[in-house]
Amino acid sequence: MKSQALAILKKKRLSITDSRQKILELFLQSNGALEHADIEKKTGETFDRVTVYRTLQLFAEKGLIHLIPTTDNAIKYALCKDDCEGGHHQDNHVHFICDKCSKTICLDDVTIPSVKLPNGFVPNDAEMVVKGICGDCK
Amino acid sequence: MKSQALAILKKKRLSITDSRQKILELFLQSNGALEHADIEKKTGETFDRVTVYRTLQLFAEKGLIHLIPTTDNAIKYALCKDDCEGGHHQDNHVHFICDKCSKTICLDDVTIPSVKLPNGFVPNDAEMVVKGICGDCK
DNA sequence: GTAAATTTGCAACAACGATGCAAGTTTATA
DNA sequence: TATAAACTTGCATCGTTGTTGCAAATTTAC
Repeated sequence: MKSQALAILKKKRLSITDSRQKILELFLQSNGALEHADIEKKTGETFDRVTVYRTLQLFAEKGLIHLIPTTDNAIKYALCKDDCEGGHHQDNHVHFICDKCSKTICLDDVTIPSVKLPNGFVPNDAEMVVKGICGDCK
Repeated sequence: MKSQALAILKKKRLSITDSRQKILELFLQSNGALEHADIEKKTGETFDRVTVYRTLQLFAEKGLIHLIPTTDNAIKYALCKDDCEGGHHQDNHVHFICDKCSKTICLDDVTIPSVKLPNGFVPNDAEMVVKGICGDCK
């Protein structure tokens, strides 16, 4: 796990620092999405709030993680599975939020279906979030 | 417009107050979604910040407006077209965010398609947001 | 018209997130 | 491997967003 994080950071040509390794490991270990608060909790008080924010932004810019839209206003991030090149993600998969455990899970194998838009509308990107009960909670 | 707002408030058995009428009118006039900041701007300094927050919460509870998921952390609301009964909305329509004018529009006629979930996952509700260029900006 | 119920505005507070800057690390170079 | 340059961190500070408690004002119901 440790070496995996390291390898990813190297591949993306980012400086190797404690915070980046630890935070990336957290994402590798978790099968769901994380938000800033989760990371603060799980790293204890190791890193400054600001460092966590900046690390998340950096990872998002570099395509290591992607944002998930929610109706509560909390910024949720999840690991990008495949090689999303910085900025433009190819993560057109559905996200699932469990009503019980409230975990957010990437359904990497479920592709977002395309829809027919009204005249004059040109699609560019789509997001889809399904809520319900997840496999673990059933 | 004024009378329409009034009628809706009456129908939902809410007290008739200035703030509620004005804010509801704003939604009736706008064809897109509004967030708290928009409403503050458009009402000038008429109402207290807190009043606006509480009015939006109330409207959402009573099913007058619904939340729209976004990746930036701003809570966006849009009018419910049909009679969503308090809390449980039947607004399973697609939302569109324009990359140019950055308006958020309800595509009331575009229904969210259902997707096949992995084993053990039970869906309950779905949200879909499409980004691109809207009819006005093309 | 009046009392009860509701709503408003104010003050205060907490969480989230951003920025500037000095001190500390990491990387690249020789 | 020592050193300089480049980058990252933590701190202080600030602004925005959203919430809560409470007294004063408004709306509703009688």
